[in-house]
Amino acid sequence: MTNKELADIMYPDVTKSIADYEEMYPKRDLPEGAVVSRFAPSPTGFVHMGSLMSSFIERFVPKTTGGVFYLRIEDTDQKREVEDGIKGIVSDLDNFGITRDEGVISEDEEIGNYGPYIQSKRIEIYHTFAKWMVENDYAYPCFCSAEELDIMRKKQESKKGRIGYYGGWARCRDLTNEERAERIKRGDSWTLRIKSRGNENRKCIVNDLVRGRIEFPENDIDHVLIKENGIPVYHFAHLVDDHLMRTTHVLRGEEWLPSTPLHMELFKMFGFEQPKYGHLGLLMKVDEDGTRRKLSKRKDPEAAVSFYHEKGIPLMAVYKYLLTIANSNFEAWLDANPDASIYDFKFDFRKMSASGSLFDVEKMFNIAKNHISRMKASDVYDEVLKYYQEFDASFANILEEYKDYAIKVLNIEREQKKPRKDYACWSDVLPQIWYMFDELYKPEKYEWMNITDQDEIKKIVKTYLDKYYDEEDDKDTWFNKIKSLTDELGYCSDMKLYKENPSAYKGNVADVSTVIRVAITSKSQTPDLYEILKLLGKERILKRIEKL
RNA sequence: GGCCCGUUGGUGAAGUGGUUGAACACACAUGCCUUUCACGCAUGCAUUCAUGGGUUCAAAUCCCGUACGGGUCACCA
Repeated sequence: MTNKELADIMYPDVTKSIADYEEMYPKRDLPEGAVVSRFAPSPTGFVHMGSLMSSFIERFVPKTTGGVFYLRIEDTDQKREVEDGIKGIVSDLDNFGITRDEGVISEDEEIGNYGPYIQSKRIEIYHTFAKWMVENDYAYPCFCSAEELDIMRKKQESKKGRIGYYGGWARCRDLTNEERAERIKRGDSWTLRIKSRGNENRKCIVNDLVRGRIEFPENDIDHVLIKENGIPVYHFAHLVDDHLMRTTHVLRGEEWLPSTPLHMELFKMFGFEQPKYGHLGLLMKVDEDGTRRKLSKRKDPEAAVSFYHEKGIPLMAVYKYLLTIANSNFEAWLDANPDASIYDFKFDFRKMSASGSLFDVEKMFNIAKNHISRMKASDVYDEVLKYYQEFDASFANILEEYKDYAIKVLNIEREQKKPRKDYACWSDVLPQIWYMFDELYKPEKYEWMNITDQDEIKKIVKTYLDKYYDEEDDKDTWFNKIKSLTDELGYCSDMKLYKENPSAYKGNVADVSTVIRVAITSKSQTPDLYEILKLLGKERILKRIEKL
């Protein structure tokens, strides 16, 4: 019996040929250097920071090279599948700003000419390719049961041999086509295995984008390509999909590195052009006991997408952080081009760290602070408003009602050469500016510092209002008046003099300004007091003093 | 256990045989500036690049062994 006849028995429903698919999914017409990449998760739960990081890079590189990024769903393992898995992936990607040029864009929609992009809808295509392999003696049906394979593995272990279905262990490899056809007709269940041509003693060279040249022994194991239920395993789906979808760069976690020789053998059998491979290091985290481990969504809140969303960390700041740990020269680039779009940065795989980076929230906050400090007040306002509309509607209403005033408040010590860096995320905003709004100004506690005596406080505030306060003063005049007030009441207005002999004075100008600061805002720490007084205005200041 | 990858300070890292007395950034510490806090500025923080050996006039950089960490060896991805 010929291979062709056997193939017809194994895949009687296949009507198309590989050539048909080649025609349906032609080579992409893209500019030189354009990268086609993809994010290909299985719907087994929500996306965590590690895969989010890869999805970001997989999205970033096509975007900066004029290529294509698509989302493919690898739902070939029905056992691990989770309800609403696709929905979760889509919403995580959307929340994270990972847009797609092609592929799955919502729970039941996809775009692009290279679909379907959900593997469970591509079974016919896989079978066409599988049939071709049987016809050309590159694959064969295997009738070994799970129990038999288990026994085989145990034997191999006890003999301390290499584990796997290869060489003399590959029993079904040597069946005749007649025997195969016979058993299939009889209704025996079977899987499809690659008939590997590899030799363990020969080298297989993987030129990894991140790690460079790596040597492996060639694959000589007859891996299962198609499961008993007719659904392909990852390795086979990778071959078919990434070829047909014309992927140029396969970026994936380093856990795939060891199976790359198998993938290369498959591409070689078909004579397909090999995509470039880049195996990314995993994000790590240090535990209290000092050991490193993979970031976990369950244990590490900062690993969940919702964390950024709920904290209100600007997406662009998260991107900047991801780029600084992804590409070692990004930080220097950003420093030299602080106002450039990150998409002008040239990503270099060789600048990626091969070992997993540690996820450092502190560093990310720092980047976010820098990022926010460079934003215009009106842009900050828009973002802040959007954030509080979702998380604190009453504050959002106030922001809307007093829009112009709110922008001025957000502009304190902003839009200057050395802007203030006090917001790492939007949820930092309310706790730092609530006292600027009368609706929210209900101080429970005044944070008096060095001067706590009520009579003294009254005296300072009263003298200031009666003798020195003038709404029209400019900053220098204002501060000179504070100094005069300080001297009049027996404090020291010159910090140098004060430090030389602190005991000679009741206190210093800092103590006096703190009293005024707390009297007006109830807080001991605020941005520039002059600007705050200016914004609040006379009426409000008087009211607050009265209340006090 | 086999195969593969990795190991530079608290963190991310620069570095591919000699202007590296090991950049830079975060964190930390101290000081300065200063109306508070921040910002900013200055200084400090690895006698040393996991470790042992080798090659070399010269090694974090090349080679070998060891240790440690990670991945993988499924009809999971």
